[in-house]
Amino acid sequence: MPELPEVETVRMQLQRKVVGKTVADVEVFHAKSVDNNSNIEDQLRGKTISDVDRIGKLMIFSFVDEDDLFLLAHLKMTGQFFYIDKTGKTIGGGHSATAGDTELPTKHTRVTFHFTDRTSLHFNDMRIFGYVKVATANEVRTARARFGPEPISPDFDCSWFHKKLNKRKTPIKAALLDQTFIAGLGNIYVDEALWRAKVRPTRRSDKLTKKEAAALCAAAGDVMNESIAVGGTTFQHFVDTGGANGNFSDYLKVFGQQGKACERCGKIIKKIRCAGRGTHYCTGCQK
DNA sequence: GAGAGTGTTGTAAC
DNA sequence: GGTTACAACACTCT
Repeated sequence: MPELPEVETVRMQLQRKVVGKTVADVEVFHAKSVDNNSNIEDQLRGKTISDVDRIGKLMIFSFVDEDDLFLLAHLKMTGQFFYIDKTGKTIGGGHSATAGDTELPTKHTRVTFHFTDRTSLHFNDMRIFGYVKVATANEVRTARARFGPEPISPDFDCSWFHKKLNKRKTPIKAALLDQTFIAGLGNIYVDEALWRAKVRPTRRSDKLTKKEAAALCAAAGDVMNESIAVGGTTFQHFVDTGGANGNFSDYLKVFGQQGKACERCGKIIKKIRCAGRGTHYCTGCQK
């Protein structure tokens, strides 16, 4: 479920909580979640976390005095981190309600990191698409190279963006979801950014005007920055399966709003399938 | 209770 | 090479 704003929120929380902690032990409940690495315990035991970085939706842990040892973490659709301090209090890597009321590890806990100060970090992942895996410096370089620039980066270049779009014949939605082109947008925020920019998801990328590209560029950055500011809204939707309450529904203008009236023009929001994904747009003001 | 749908992405196939 | 379709998996909703 997480997109860049959620991953960034989690990263900031982890940065505060686990940097400086030394790994005492690693418990693996599901081998696939560590990429079938059978000795992740031995590789990480005694290592002290020095930083938590991020590229796109991929988190990168580095360790003190280790140039060639990293831990990559990808949440994919359902991954979550939960940090437990000495008192057993849960500090959610997203939302405390999921595990806060339950003893960790839960049945969805795939990996637990125990630190020497008796705190711990749990990696939960219902669908087992996500992973935490040990990587070399070279693997980290390769991983970083796969990502395009992020719309929230201060030096994101809108004219470069427009030029690149001109070479693509896919629906604009597919282009925006391509992490090697621009990093960080997922299905929800793509729909939201397109609504803000008044561009239909199905429009061919190379048919966008310079003005539309600029609007989209700004919309993508805004939508993500605003979401980071409120701590990653989509987490709430996932946790609160009731769905329609909380600030989540207030925030989203089109995603999941099919059948409702567009807040900008009053026309009906439609849901279609585009780029293989559920796609929402306003039939009135998105051209 | 069966079947479709789900916010990701690497890979295989066209 | 550019694009699309699908698989990986477990759960919820219809």
